Amino acid sequence: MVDAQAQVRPGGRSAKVRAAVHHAVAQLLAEEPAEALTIPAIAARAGVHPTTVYRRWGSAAQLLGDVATSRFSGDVVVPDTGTLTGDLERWLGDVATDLTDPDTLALIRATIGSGPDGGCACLGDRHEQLSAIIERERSRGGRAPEVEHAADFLLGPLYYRAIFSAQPASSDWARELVATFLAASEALAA
Amino acid sequence: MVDAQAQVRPGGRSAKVRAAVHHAVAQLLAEEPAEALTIPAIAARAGVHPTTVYRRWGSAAQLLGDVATSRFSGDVVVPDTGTLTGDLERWLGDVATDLTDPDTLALIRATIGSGPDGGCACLGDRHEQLSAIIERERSRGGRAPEVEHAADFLLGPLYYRAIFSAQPASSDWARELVATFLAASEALAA
DNA sequence: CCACTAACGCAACGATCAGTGCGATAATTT
DNA sequence: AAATTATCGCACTGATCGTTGCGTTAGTGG
Repeated sequence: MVDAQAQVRPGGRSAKVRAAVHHAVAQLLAEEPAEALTIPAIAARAGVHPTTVYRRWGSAAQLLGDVATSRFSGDVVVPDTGTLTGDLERWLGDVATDLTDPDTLALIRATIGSGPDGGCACLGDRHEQLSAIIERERSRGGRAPEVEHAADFLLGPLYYRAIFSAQPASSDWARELVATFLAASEALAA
Repeated sequence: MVDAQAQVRPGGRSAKVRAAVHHAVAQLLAEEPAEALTIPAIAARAGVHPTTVYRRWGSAAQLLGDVATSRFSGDVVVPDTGTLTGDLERWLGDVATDLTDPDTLALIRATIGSGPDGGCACLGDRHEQLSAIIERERSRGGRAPEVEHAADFLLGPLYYRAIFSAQPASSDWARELVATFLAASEALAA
């Protein structure tokens, strides 16, 4: 959304300001509670004038959405281990590891609280990544579950535990999740 | 937490104020974006002086947690249809129906964004309810899945879709979820 | 029925925030 | 290289927020 403006003139300065502001948001969320995430505080941390932030992003909610989408897009590489199980275990394990970081969780929480579209922004391109993994398995000739089902039973429990439950969602647990899901998927298909 | 004070003197007025403030929070969240949920605004809507809210709850985050816990506790009756499938379908369907309401979603989002404990507050006594359903099935002599697994694969996808994905989590879909989960659970146990 | 005290309303204060012209700077174009 | 224009910094304003001290109201117990 803001990229439309940034692409008009992406010369060094705008990009620097954008990076500094993004970094300041992540940094502040890691330290202070979410309600302390005010525009003047962000601007001060980023070494930028508050007016700049007001003009470029308008509100803290839009800024948070911008930070989340760029933070959660392209952050995890889609693996290619040769098997569906290996790909899913590797990928979901990486996603789970990312969700282990308290700072990452703070960003997700704040983004969700910023508006109705905050949750989607936190997913980034997770669904595209999952779809790519499943598509690759099909191109191998293997039988793979539906993307929607995989998202529901893999990403669902993972994000549920990370956000709602107090239980930590470790990388090992994510691998168990994949095993359980694939076994159930096989059993039901037969 | 605040109940400890309220129980000291729960005579009419305190309870009235508490109810009015809770109602005002839900009402404001349904209309304005979350960042407009300021103490003076809540107090004005509740017909109460801002000082009162500051003194009783301290911050908007604690107030939101209080509202969420009392909103999501005891709001769904644990059914007793005679079968595990029936109980789960009925119960998860009710939970899903509740999550269909945009105002409810707004409350959940804001509560999550208010702090690390916000997510747990939004669950209320869901896990206790689920545990009660499963315990009852076991007391009938039936074989029921683990509570943790049920929470992961039932509540997980449901809340994931409601908060992160843009897809609506309807009551019908919740019933399908129960069927899929129980079938997979049976297949893996055999 | 009366004393007691918790809870609330009121008024004021300092601090901070969101927003607005205007000039300066730097990237882009001709 | 010069003109152009998007972007940023600065100074200023109005509004709102969070907080505190004090008086008043209304439940609670003797």
